[in-house]
Amino acid sequence: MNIKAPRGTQDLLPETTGNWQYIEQKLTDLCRRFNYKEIRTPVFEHTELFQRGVGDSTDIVQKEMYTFQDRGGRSLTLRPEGTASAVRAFVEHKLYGLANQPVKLFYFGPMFRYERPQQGRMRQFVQFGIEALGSADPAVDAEVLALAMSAYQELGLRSLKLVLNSLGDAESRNNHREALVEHFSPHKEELCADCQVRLEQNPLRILDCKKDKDHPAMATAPSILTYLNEESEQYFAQVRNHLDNMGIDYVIDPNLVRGLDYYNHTAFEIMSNAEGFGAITTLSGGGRYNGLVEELGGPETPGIGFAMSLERLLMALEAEGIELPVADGLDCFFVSLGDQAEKAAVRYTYELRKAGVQVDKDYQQRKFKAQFKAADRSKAKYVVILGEEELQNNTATVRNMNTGEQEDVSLQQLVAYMKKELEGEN
RNA sequence: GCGGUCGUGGCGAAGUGGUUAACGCACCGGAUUGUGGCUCCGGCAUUCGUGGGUUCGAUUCCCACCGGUCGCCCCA
Repeated sequence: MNIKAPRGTQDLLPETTGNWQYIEQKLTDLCRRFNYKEIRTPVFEHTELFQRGVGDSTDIVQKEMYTFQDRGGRSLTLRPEGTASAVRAFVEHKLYGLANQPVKLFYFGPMFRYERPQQGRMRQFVQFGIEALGSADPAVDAEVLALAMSAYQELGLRSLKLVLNSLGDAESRNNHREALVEHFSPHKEELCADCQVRLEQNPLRILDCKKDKDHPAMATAPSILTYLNEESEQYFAQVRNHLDNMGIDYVIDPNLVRGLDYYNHTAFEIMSNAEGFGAITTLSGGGRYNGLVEELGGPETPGIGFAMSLERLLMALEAEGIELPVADGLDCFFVSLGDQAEKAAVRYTYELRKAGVQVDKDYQQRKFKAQFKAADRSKAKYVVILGEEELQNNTATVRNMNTGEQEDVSLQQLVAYMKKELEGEN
């Protein structure tokens, strides 16, 4: 009956948390340069937020939500994505009233979707995302895309593909939708069960159906790009212009649809081309959602954002053989012999730690030799030896584990000595 | 939700219807009584995923369940 982590969740053990911290720190710095500020929202929200924000016809709402009732009978849901919460907070706290627009936000945090786990898909996973609310400037679209690509590139990834599409504004979408219904209705019986439902609810999503992708009607299906009205087309052209101008490569895929209902105009995904990446290749996705703030009770406010999975980012790094520069060795390890020396070791371990040195010692009552093995295992740069002789002379023997050189140092000067030595190392 | 595959010590991995469950790595101890990376010796599984069944007897056969993993759908 030993208890394990729930299905689709994972423990991140000390050997990997260093990588996570490194990535979070790099992404935070990226946001600082792009002037996005962190927002932290609850991990659960009223269920209604996602039903309205993400969309009732989406897979997320229809079959993937972790919904429960609390003791007060409220229906709550563990957040399946971050945008709805960010927009809810934007409206609730009236951030649309701030002088500085657009409001540019970023977030990190666990998201929850009830799915069958597989490579790159967990029930609890961590997303990093950004939202820019309050501007309909195509340059903001380009900025979001630039930040997204930079996030991967600055960590060293090379096998990236930015896939871009425009879903157009409401008018374009409606016209396209009608064309799609007209196009697919004669073939309704030939389509898969899911697509027959999609034909009613969200015909756009038929376009990215994998089952029906070889159906002859697919090839001749009306493309959204030919249904963009003047304004939408211009908007899309300007976004592309900015990207070209910034030197950001992309490919246009008119069938890129995205699973969430709130998108319009710019929609995109970033995929990995790396070998051995597995079946799932999407690293992140996002797009513009100009109606969402209004939908959630705020004033008419344009918005755009994207989110990436940190798990998939880690997978991509591994697939490309990129090692993050995370230090895991100690500065210093104490080896002592005898009770008195042990006592001194406890004290000077603390003195060094207070002085900012990364230090550890043996707590297993190991023999002298075994303490050295432990020091070696912990990748200590220096070993401080405290034994009978040293104690009598009020000194310690400091051994450089790389060179093997040793030096007698008075205990009074130990902290200063170690700091100086380590300065030379770093 | 559907399908493939797997489930033996901290890790990797053999194995058999019958009271000793190989081996390797790691770890601990010793040879070396104050110095790591080498060598040698020794130690290290009282639920062989869980529950039930077949059997005189099951880790080994059967069933169910749980879980890992990969894939489908869809996504991050």
